[in-house]
Amino acid sequence: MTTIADVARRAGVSKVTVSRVINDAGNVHPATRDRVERAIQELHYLPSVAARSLRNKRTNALALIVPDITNPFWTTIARGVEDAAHEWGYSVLLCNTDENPEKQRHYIDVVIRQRVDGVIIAPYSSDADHLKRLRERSIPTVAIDRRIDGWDVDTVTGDSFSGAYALVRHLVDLGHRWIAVISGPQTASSAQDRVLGYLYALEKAGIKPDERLILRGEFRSTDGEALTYELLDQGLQFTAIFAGNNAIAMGVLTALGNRGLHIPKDISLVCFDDIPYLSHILPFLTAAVQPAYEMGLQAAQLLLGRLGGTAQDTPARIVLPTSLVVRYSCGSRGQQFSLPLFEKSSSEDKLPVQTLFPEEQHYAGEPLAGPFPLV
Amino acid sequence: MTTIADVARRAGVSKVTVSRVINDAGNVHPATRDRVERAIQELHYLPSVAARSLRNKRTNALALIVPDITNPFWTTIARGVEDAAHEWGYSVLLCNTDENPEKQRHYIDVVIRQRVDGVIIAPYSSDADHLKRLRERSIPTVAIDRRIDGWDVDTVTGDSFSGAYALVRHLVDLGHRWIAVISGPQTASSAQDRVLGYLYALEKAGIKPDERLILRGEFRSTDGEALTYELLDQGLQFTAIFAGNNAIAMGVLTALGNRGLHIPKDISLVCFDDIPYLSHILPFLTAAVQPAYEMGLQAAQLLLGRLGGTAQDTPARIVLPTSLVVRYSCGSRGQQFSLPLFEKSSSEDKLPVQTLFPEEQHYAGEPLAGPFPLV
DNA sequence: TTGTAAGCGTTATCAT
DNA sequence: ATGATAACGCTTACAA
Repeated sequence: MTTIADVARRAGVSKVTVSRVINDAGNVHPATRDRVERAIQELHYLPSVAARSLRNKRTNALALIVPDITNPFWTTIARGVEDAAHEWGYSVLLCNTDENPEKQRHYIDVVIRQRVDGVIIAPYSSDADHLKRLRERSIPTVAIDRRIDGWDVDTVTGDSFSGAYALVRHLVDLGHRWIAVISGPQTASSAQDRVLGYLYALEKAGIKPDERLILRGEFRSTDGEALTYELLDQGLQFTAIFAGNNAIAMGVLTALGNRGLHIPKDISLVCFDDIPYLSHILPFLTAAVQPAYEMGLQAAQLLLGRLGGTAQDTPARIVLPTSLVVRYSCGSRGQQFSLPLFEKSSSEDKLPVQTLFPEEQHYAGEPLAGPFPLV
Repeated sequence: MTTIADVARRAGVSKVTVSRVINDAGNVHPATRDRVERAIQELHYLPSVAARSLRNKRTNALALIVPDITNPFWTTIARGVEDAAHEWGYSVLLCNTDENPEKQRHYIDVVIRQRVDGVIIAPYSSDADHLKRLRERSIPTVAIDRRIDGWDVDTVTGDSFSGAYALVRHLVDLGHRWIAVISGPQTASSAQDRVLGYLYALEKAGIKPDERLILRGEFRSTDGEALTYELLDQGLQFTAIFAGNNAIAMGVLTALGNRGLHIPKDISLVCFDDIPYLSHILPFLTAAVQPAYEMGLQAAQLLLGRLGGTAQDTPARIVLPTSLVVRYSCGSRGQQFSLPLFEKSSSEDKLPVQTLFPEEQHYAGEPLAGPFPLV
């Protein structure tokens, strides 16, 4: 592998001069610069980031630690992070924890070994101790999608509470009274917030929550499927399911399909996070959609700002608005409209969600009577 | 940041001894080892990969360069690569070229600067010159999904030809005679192979290909959508579309939906690569499914084998079998079955595809008459 | 404008 | 079994 010394020799200068040219540091005679640049071209020289960062104490790299690289929500976030990072000349180390706390530990160690300049992580609070290793080393960190218990770190999340509230209120407005929720783990703040939003919507509707209808698993389709079977097998009465994220919704779909239940004829389903192209192929699934790309972008910008020397003032708590995307069918075609939800902290009822139902939607005028007697 | 010197000081030994403990190099007194390990624990010491790889001339890192991290096909491959790499103690640098040759150049430079030990790339042959920089530096490389023109490098692909043949034969068997194809760019061997498989299937069926029905774009949903509009607007007659990959298929879906065309009533669609959960939500879309996870796994194992010192014998050309997943609906439920396709190089007709059609499928007994007169 | 020397954190080599 | 020394490729500080 060619090194800076090879280039120096070829150009007939010292290594420092080559370094000056590479880093555009000035104090280089134009003629010298030309010779060096030609040598670099001829040798296809590219500097070693290892050597450079060893010396510089900066790697110009960020880490993004997410639970599931297979999930479009996370890949969209990754794109946002990547774009911002690229803009600033940083590269991104993408780590996939597989919704597995042990892998989270592993990758936290990895990014420390890599000496990345900053970390964006969707944390499991179940291992907050290990998370704090980032703080020990004062590695700038941004939590994305989920807060970290006991660590007041920069945080970028979607508005899970409002989104969940809106989804459940949507169901209530349709006439549903028995609504099950399959949310994520207690250790993810987003999953908690979604259950809280669910409970709040029931409360506002004067519906007494039934504990047996509140289930929690991992944010995985397998868990969504298994928990749906549990719900069905218990002989409980319910007419709608609120899936805590898109992966869980997929599992619910699988389970319902296997039991021969049809959406929305037999049962209604709403979920958090979008599924790309869903509107074209399953036009009944109303979703609370977070601005994933924006979340990634803002998390990265926040982090890069810190790195760029912004005074270490108070931690930011960015909550981006979630939208309620209502889907219904009109004749044979799917329709949808999107309602942005704003958190209005001043009012007591802090969620002025406006749920509009156009005349055309398939269930207009005939809200489900419920409960639908399940096998 | 704590260094090996800090650990050495705390344990009362030299840096070399600490290094020996870390690398389990032997020749360390058990008592000394204990002291060192305790010091490491207490200081939460983790060695710097930059320093280590500078010295070792090995980074224990692979790069995976793929076109679209948003596409489940590629993320599944990434999972395969990651799992194999993890097994061998390697980390993976994931690079997303966005189906953009310029970004490919960029990332090839990046991975050279990073001095990764090996590269797995889904290449654009349009920039073969730049690809060869990897060869210049003898960086072990595996091409995945696509071959590289003029470079006989290790290659792992799915069987695009057979898959395309099977899909089109499937359509022909259903009675279609006017079949359009929207494939990927000329610079991707997979896209070419799929067109070849398409042509071969038509030839076997005695159908004369119509050039106007053969379209090429990027492997992107936007291109799939735009090209579908082109097809529709030209007033051509066709009853089926073969989408060159899943992203293109999504674009086709969007376009057909916007024009009020229904699948499979108005027009049939088949595509390459699967779309997760599709069977549950769009049970009409027959697909040629490549074993993506296996492809990633095998590519990584091949690469890691080379790194592990396997003699640099002749380049491998691994072609993994593609399956035809036939989807149809039975009553209100979606059904599917999967047919593995084997390339039998000995026979003249090297594709003994058996297309079975169970009685229950919705189109059995009533193959589409075609052509369907499009607006 | 250019060059020399030192050091970043680690490990291979060669002592002891 | 342990340690001193040098070197990996690069950039900063200082000198010329």
